[in-house]
Amino acid sequence: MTTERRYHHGDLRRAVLDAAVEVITEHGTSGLGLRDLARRVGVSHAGPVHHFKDKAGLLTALAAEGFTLLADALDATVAAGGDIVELGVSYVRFAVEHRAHFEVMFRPDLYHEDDPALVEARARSGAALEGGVADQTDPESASVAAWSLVHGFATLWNTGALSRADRDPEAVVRAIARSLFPA
Amino acid sequence: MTTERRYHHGDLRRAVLDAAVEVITEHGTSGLGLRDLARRVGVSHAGPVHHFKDKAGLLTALAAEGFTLLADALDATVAAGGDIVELGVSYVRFAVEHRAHFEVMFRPDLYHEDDPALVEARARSGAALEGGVADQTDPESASVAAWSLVHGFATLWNTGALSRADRDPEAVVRAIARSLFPA
DNA sequence: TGTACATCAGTGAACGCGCGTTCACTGATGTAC
DNA sequence: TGTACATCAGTGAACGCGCGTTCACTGATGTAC
Repeated sequence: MTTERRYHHGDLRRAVLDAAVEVITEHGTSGLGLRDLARRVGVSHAGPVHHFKDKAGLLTALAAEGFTLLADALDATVAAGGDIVELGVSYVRFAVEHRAHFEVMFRPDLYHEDDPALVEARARSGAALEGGVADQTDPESASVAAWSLVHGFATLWNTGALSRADRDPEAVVRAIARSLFPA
Repeated sequence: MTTERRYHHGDLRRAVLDAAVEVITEHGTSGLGLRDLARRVGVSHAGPVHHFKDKAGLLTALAAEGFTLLADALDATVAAGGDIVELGVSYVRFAVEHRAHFEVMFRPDLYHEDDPALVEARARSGAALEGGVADQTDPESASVAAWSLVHGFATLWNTGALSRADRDPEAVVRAIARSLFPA
């Protein structure tokens, strides 16, 4: 565990993002601070600023990364022939596995909503969702219904509102979605 | 607009809660502070402490109030003979009309989760939800399904993720819920 | 292979701020007799 | 009806803290010739 501190960090940007994910996963977004992250990463407190401009900039980057990861996951599910139910399962899996990203993505008060990279990434996820429900009879309202269902499930699960009682979230949501969207 | 400042405020507790709702509705929970609320209410900065003990105490009170209001709304719907769909509509109406309460209720990292008043109020809403789905064939998974659906819809709506395009949220969610839970 | 130079990445000192919390206090209120 | 006293509600000064942001800087890196 050599904490050798070279001048150039190597990949400070990545390291700060990772640290942010860790902090948010453990303590939520409330206590998040640039100085604290710098400390965790072993860099001067002004280091992160160089990469993200400001605190909201960091969260913008995190949200954008989240939307990209989500879009990737959804695209992969669709490409593998997954139907609307599996698309939903994929959404929930993302939310549970990337709790910090997911939380930030839907707290637009925390970041720069008009950042181009963010806007593009968000559009990508939106498109992936739309694409995945295109085969439904009423795609438009099916997408709102499915999105609401899985988003609500994921949120409730992540906040601990649903009793997790020895069950796997993906299995639970799959069963529910299957009953609402019969094949 | 006489800001006469008597020593005894009258109902400082209520005033602080109302101010908190206003701030959260406008700026989210991030910027909320006890001192700022005291300022808004026209009272010394230590005034609110007297009623809520600390910042988390204030948010605990707000969350408890939210759960109580929600339980009242759900109970009323059930009492009026509303089915699972109308129960969901009622949930969404609450979330949209009491955005600030709703937001805090599901951010348990912000308050004292073991506060007795809070625990009781939350249990009341839970019971109201359960009661409203008791007539379903599989009440347990129906409740998770319905809760997820309306919670997700409300959250997405409130964060502005759903295009609100000239439609009334209650009507939208009613249509969706009706198609997933046919009468 | 060596050198000059531009660019990039991180430093550390300094700024000012608003915050939460504690504390001994005093003004106001209500109750008992 | 009046007075004494306990209780409650809000005050204001003080504490120490961590934060975000700005700034001129220097160390490290890479590229051109």
